[in-house]
Amino acid sequence: MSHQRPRIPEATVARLAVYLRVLTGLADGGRSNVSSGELASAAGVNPAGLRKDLSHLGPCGVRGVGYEVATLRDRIAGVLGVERSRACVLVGIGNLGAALADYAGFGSRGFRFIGLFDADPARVGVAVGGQAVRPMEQLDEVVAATAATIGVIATPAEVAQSVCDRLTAAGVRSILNFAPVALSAPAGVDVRQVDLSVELQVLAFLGQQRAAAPVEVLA
Amino acid sequence: MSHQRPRIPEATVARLAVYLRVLTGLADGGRSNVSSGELASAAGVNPAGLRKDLSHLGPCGVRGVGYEVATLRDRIAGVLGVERSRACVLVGIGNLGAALADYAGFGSRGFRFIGLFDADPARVGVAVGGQAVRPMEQLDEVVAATAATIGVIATPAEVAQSVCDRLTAAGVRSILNFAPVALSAPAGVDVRQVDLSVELQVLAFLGQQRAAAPVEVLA
DNA sequence: GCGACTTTGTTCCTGCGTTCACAAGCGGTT
DNA sequence: AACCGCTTGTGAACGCAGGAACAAAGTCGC
Ligand SMILES: NC(=O)c1ccc[n+]([C@@H]2O[C@H](COP(=O)([O-])OP(=O)(O)OC[C@H]3O[C@@H](n4cnc5c(N)ncnc54)[C@H](O)[C@@H]3O)[C@@H](O)[C@H]2O)c1
Ligand SMILES: NC(=O)c1ccc[n+]([C@@H]2O[C@H](COP(=O)([O-])OP(=O)(O)OC[C@H]3O[C@@H](n4cnc5c(N)ncnc54)[C@H](O)[C@@H]3O)[C@@H](O)[C@H]2O)c1
Repeated sequence: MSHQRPRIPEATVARLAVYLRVLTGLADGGRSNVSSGELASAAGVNPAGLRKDLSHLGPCGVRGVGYEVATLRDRIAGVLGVERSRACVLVGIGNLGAALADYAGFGSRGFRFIGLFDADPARVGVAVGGQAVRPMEQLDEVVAATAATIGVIATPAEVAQSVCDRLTAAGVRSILNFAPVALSAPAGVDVRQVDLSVELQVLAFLGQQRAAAPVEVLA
Repeated sequence: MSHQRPRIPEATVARLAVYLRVLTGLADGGRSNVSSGELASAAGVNPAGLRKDLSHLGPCGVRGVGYEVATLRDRIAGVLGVERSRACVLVGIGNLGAALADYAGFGSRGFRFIGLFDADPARVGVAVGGQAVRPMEQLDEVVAATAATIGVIATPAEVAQSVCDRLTAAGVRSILNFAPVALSAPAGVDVRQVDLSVELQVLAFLGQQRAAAPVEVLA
């Protein structure tokens, strides 16, 4: 029944997640319709780009009217696979890891942390975000028992690669890495990197560039 | 004297920050030379792309030999403006904000948090990462006194836009936003969004897509 | 019932980023 | 001193994302 394998671009997928969040908020607010312009404004993107993104899902709006909020929300949720909750494991319950474990926003988007792991015996057993931190020895069995496919790494950079190896060996297929190192994982495993220092440095560079070129347009 | 306005692409700037981190590590390890292949491998990018990125800085390698670690590091640091430390303010010292304030990795890359702000009286005065949390009323004077140009928002989404308005009014020109909302800022102010839920959802989608298409290549 | 307006979906195009591939240049070697 | 291998730097082709403009289509008003 593979009548279509649309191959949605990754940049579009990221924006779909944003649209989904906006639509959920609109639905909670009682709205039933939105136009592409309004939705694009709320999502911070161009209206034409938004319509192009939505065109990957097939026609889901009504010309002259706009989009039905609940319908579009469910359609995007279906494509993104949000209807089913995803089991995740989090390794490294330090400052950042504890904040992530305690964050309610993931659960409301279908992500459950079903295991928090740390190598420090002083942290094991401590309750964070409603569950106890587990020792690393339990990683394999928890991943196997819960079929967790997403792993989050919030350990120091020096050990991130070894943690990545353990996660992939345990069966994790997707990894979100906060440690400032490039991880190498076997084929078939997706790794996404979040590097906050890089974000700050890009901002600093743009600001410095802006300051160095005060001459803008002179009509 | 505008003989060149190199206009380095933003994607390249982000990678330059990664190269800088790798080079710093190599220099600390005593290495004096690297080839583009080795550096690209450590940074997780394509060697040809790395050389193209570096070409924006002018010739800085030796053919047949490679790049001198210290020289290249200083060159990139100069372009990125890392030699001068950047003053930043952080608003919203909750779970995530406290982790950011306590993170040593920013300081070593030239970013100093010179003000931590929160609206909750219970949090004001508490020491986080070596300094006391300030009330929001002090925002304008601290920004003015320290000429901070970068603001980080780690507040709930509902108030992020108002915090953004206050920051820009105080003189902040660059904003890093962790709240899951699209911010609108006046022209001349750069806003970068970090949305961790979106990262997880992209990972989940890729994983689901991979699972739905197990047929890969059959040579 | 018909026309006009509104908004979607699509198409074209421009620009950017990425990749491959090759020539130029330097060091080491004989 | 000349040759050879190695690595950089750059030029060209490719694919992709983003933006503007246009046609299709449905609704509202008369
Ligand atoms: N805190 C931030 O705001 C921030 C910002 C950007 C990047 N990061 C990165 O995120 C990562 C975590 O930062 P943090 O501030 O939470 O550090 P942290 O030191 O507070 O926490 C690290 C945790 O990892 C645990 N750990 C160490 N080795 C381990 C191992 N082999 N297996 C499992 N757990 C192990 C430690 O016990 C500790 O609890 C670091 O790589 C850091 O560079 C953090
Ligand atoms: N914690 C995470 O791991 C995580 C992950 C993804 C996104 N986020 C986002 O980051 C933001 C912060 O998350 P958190 O977990 O730290 O929340 P939190 O509730 O722990 O902290 C929010 C802080 O902001 C302060 N605050 C509230 N209103 C304010 C205002 N008007 N001015 C100044 N400060 C104000 C609160 O007093 C509190 O200290 C949220 O928008 C959240 O969606 C957090």
